[in-house]
Amino acid sequence: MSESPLVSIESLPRRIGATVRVGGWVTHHRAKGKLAFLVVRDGTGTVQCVVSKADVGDAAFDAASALTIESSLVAEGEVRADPRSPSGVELGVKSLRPVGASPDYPITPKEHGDAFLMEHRHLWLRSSRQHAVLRIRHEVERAVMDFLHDEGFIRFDTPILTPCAAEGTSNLFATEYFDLGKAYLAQTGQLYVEAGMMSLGRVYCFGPTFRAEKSKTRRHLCEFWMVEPEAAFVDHDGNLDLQQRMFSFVVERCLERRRAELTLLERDLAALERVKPPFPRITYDDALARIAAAATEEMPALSWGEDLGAPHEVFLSNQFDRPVFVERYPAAIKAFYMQPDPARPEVVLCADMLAPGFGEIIGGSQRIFDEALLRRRLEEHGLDAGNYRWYLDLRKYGSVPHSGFGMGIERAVLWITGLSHVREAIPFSRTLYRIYP
RNA sequence: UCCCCGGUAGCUCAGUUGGUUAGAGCGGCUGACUGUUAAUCAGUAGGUCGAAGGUUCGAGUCCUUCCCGGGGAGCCA
Repeated sequence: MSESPLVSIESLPRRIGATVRVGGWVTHHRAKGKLAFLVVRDGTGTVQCVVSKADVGDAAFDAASALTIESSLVAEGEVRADPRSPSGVELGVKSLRPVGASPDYPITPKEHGDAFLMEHRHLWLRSSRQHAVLRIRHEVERAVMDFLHDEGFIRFDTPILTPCAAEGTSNLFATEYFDLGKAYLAQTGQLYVEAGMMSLGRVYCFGPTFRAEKSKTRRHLCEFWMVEPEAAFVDHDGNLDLQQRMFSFVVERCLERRRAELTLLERDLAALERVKPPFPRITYDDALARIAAAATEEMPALSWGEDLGAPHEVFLSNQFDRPVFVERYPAAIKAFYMQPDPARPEVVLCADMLAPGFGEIIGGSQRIFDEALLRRRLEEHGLDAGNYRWYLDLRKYGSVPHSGFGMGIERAVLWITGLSHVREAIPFSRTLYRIYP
């Protein structure tokens, strides 16, 4: 049985009548007296393998009947068309070789609680829903990189170990760095990507970022993946245009290539099909007015200068049928590096992209051009300019107008798949009270 | 850090006003069955009721403290 190569289950509908070998794991197991049904997954798809005692003999039939959930096997048989099969085919087994046993597999076809499933995340990954989510995550990541590549962006990998806080001193994971004191896990690659932009024009980083926030919500992870493009000679309007085209491209790609997975997850495809530019834009001031008009106890009205909370973002995002930009926030509640609006210096040229029913997926801004203003902002934010010498150099030597943004991969995957929690959008999530497995 | 909810069989849960020997479904195991789709049927094993202390004739149930988990807020992507 070791001579002919294995074929993918995905390819079986094109091989009706052929005798093939497949290898994989048993996902469902139904044995009758002289007939056994084994549903086998190989990563590309699933197929029902039909084992008949008359065809394979007593010993092989008993071995097949004894296979438990998630045991692995190699099966050889004939691909048969069958109208009862979801894929249209099944495998009439001629011989079968168990590979790895699977006694007491803890995850059953019945319901389980979140805590139990997260405790068994390494096994939960094998279930059909997780399988679909991870394939969509892959498609999102690949689509992002394809889009940016086609737009002339160079991938620019930024450091994960950094010497100081990029945006603030709290919320950082610290570690010892030889004799040089503390190092911190990056909570953004943005400042470094600005240096890359000055060299390559259009760059992006794509990697894990770390936030030691004590957040316990369905939107937060302590370790998450973010893509952060940065482009020279792009202003605020150009920045928003890039964002809406990128997100639309990603969603369209998922609809095109992962429709089966989205359907399995019961995602409302019409909501995804509406994701096309241009996205509506409202200002922070507009947002406050809309909130005031609909204020409730859970979503209190805000006075100018207060930041939007999660309930406000959900409310605003639900006012539109596609993602919406909320732009021009007060400078005081935003990061130090954001460019003031020349027409109104108390607000900055930034925007958050809120996805319907969810909230922020992208945050971005035009960056400060002028070295003196940047230095002043560092002081106002209580940051030590000495730690930012290299960042100030970027303005000292050939500063250009530039903009960038960060998109959270898990949040994008969550919204596209319709999941309820970001921890399912990454293979192994890192949350406040769980680091196992 | 704050607020809310939960912890009973491997899993998901029920357990009345405090009352005798703690229950169900699923899963496991044994057996039957040649077309099953979460197969069905019969039988069977399986419990430190999160922990400690307290009240009581009597605690899964009431009280106190602690531990663990879930959701939300703040903060953020």
